[in-house]
Amino acid sequence: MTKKVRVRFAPSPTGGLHLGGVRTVLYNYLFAKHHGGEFIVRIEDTDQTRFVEGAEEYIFNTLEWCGLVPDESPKHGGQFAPYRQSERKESYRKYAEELVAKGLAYYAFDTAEELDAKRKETANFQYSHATRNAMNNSLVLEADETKKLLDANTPYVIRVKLEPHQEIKFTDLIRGEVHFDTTQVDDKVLLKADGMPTYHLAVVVDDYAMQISHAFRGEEWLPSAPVHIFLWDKLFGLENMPQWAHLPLILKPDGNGKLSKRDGDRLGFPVFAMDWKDPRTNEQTTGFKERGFLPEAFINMLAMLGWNSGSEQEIFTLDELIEKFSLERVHKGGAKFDFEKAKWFNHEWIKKLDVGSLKFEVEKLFATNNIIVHNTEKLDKVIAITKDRCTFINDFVQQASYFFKTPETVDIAAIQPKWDEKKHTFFSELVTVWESDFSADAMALEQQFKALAETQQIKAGELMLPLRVMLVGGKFGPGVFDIAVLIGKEETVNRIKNVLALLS
RNA sequence: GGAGCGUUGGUCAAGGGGUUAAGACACCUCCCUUUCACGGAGGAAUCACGGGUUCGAUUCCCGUACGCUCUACCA
Repeated sequence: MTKKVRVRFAPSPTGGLHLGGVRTVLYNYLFAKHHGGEFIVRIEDTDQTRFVEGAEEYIFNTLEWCGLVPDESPKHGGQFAPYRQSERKESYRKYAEELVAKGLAYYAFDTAEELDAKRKETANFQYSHATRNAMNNSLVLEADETKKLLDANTPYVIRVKLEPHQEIKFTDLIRGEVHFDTTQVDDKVLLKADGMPTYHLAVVVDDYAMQISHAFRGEEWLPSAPVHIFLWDKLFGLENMPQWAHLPLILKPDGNGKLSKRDGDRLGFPVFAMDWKDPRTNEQTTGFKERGFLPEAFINMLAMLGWNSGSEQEIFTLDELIEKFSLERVHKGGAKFDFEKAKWFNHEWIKKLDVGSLKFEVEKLFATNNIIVHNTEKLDKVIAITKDRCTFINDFVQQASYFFKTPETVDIAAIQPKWDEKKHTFFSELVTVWESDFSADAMALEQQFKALAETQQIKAGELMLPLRVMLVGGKFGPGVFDIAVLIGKEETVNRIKNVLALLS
């Protein structure tokens, strides 16, 4: 019988959630939902020195924006609560002690200074089978000496004791069988001097306690996997261990290496999912959301960075991703992040979504940009004819604001060089014509326009750009006559008059 | 230094013993559009290198190179 699928995303609340983190959540979520399982969020806050105010809340806000709702978490509750490791502190110690009792771990009294000195003295120093006998721990101390130190509340940590020349192997769902020789693995700290577990102990204990069936994490964890396997073996039995999958890394676009927030700042694109303000430095970092990304596009783009369905389809809804996702099709190698492609996904999604789905976001955007919309039916039409030319939600400001207010600046330079008296006369006449007879039909307006051009013996083509600039303010936007219809007679006429005045 | 992992066009990538080595992004050319986009057509790779195995290797095996990750009482 196979276990019920239960996966977990286990972030540390230390700052904004970056691309790689969100993708890890996504793959967890997709896998869980594909298999009808549960998606758990566990907060790994065992390092009190790195705790950052607001970071946990930020994580949940990000998940909500992305539409990746946990089944269990400190926020959503669940039968395995608490879901914050700091609140589970008491549960870890006994396992560490159990290992000590079995001779598989030991107390170490070395101070930070002593360890530093050791590292300086010997290059590539590792606390391991090769060196532990020269250190200050319960392996070299007499039993009563150890007891004395313990009784005197001497600070200590508990370290795993790995015997050399043992092979540890496991099957990674993405990479296949992975082997390690314990000779190369160091005696990792399991329990810190403050009584908190390190990641190594905490993942194992909590994954067991929370009945996690599959554990996915970034590739950077692969080298410490043998410690986790060892712990599982000795504490809970390999048969209960979750299946592992180590995800490929997301790399910086230029050069090599893991993508970092710094790269985004340097290259001009977001790395965090949403805006993040570091409470310690007050440094503000822009996120994909605020940059104008749709969550659908963000998720879609992330899913394709390291995975593909095997077909030519690239645009997927969350439901489609859930249906198609499989670990077998996740790449082994890291992927360089390409912001151009990310933009393409967003553009595709804006085109794909109907007006109703876009409207709320556009309204919010307009509100913050002081664009007043009186007529929501008009807004619908405006969104419909402009959305194809918006890559970001924020582009609607530039692409659509002139429908609701007179352009503040007009690109006079675009028409001035070829401007002459004849054109001036034409537009003056046009104003007169439209003032008396302005149709709500773009075709009709165009016909009037062309007829007038003909009687004045000017090529209509030479007049199109000036008209556009008069109405729009610049050289962009949908068909001019469609625009004229939407802004209406009064605005159309006034804008022409205004620019005419500017030109003379 | 050590260990682990990885390597198909600039980027994401399909494919996987015999193929004209898909597709997308970006880029360039052209068409459409009297704006800007959308859309359409076209353009680039002998699959890191060297050895095997094989009638045949980009695909399998072994090396090498290169890259990345880890090597904290951080995760």
